[in-house]
Amino acid sequence: MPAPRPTSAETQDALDSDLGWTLGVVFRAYVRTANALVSHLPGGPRGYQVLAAAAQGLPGGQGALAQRLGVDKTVMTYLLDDLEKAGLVERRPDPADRRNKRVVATERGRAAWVDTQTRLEHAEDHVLEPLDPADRSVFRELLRRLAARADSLDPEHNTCRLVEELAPESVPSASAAPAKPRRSPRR
Amino acid sequence: MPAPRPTSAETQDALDSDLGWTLGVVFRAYVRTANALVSHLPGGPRGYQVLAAAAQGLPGGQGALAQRLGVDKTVMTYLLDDLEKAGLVERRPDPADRRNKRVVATERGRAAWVDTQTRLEHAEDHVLEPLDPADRSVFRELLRRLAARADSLDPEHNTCRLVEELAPESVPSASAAPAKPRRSPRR
DNA sequence: ACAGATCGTATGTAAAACAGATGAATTGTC
DNA sequence: GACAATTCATCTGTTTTACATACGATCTGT
Repeated sequence: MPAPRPTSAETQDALDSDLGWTLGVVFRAYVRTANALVSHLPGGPRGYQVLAAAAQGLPGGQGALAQRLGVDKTVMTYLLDDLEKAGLVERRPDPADRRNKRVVATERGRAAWVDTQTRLEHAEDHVLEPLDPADRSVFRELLRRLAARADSLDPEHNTCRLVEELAPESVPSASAAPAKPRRSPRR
Repeated sequence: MPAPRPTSAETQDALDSDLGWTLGVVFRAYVRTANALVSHLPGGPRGYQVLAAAAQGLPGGQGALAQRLGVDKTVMTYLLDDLEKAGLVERRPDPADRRNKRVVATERGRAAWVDTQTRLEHAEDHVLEPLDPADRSVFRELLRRLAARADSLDPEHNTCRLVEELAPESVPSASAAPAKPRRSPRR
């Protein structure tokens, strides 16, 4: 499990060099850069995803869009509020089913999308910078293979099997507090 | 920017194949598995990190520990409360400086640590499964190189330079709402 | 000995996610 | 054609989480 903010290099004392931590460092580095690059549009990263989906004109109402992006439908509501207020997308009642609201990108929305897209490509190059072109291709390919299979263990399927394989049982009194009120009962 | 829950393979319509998304998929796959494997101990992933730090007996009070792990000191307080309640660690007043409280792992804490550690190694293997041994080594090495340099662009340093290089300016009314109350001002 | 700083803790506040209820609109069945 | 049931987006309320601030205890300097 990688540390959220390892801060300095000497943090890698003992439990570094493992996959999880290294993966986390690289991922967070990218996320940090990418976040900065999309911070100018409302909703940040998620706003960008919604914008991208709208600009590509993919079908379905905003509910389907929310499910696809993995955000709650209530979140999608005010996410679209902000994007619409910024003039990047529009809610347009579906003529076929008037309770559906199609999300379409405005002219400015599409422009902002392609602009941000190219910036994100630069961010990728920035993260991959320490690798020469050949190694970059290798890394991308290996990562692609991993991702392809990671998708299949996405839900509870294999994860649960793995968990029960390596079941806990060992730490005793931890299970003595199944309900977990993060904070002690408030005075 | 990767989608939180891409759900199915057909999500990779157009903005897939980019580094960020792929990286996110793999990372989340690992995090999901790892989370499940450490869910039995209080505090989850962060509880494990604290436990690991305590078991390795690294110096400094709980404040320094909080800073190292990147969590707030107030969070560290009730994080240790739970771990202590579970009998995994102990708060022990530092004889040299009695306002400092050293965090030491109990016998059971150390046992739980090594146990969890081996489980996490299995989780790594699980994620890397689709790669044959040779490719795994290559991947680990490339990732290590990326992480080494990613650390240096960790703070605002290069990130900011990159941002100002590729400054926004393009999306107009987005800057009209600099303060961002995620939800409209609550009636 | 006293002022100031530091450590851990307690408390309050704000932001975000989630769950349920509501209103508009569609579908089906009779 | 009318009515129940369903679905979509929205609204409201609750819970969780992080953060910021204040406090008591302790140490360090002069």
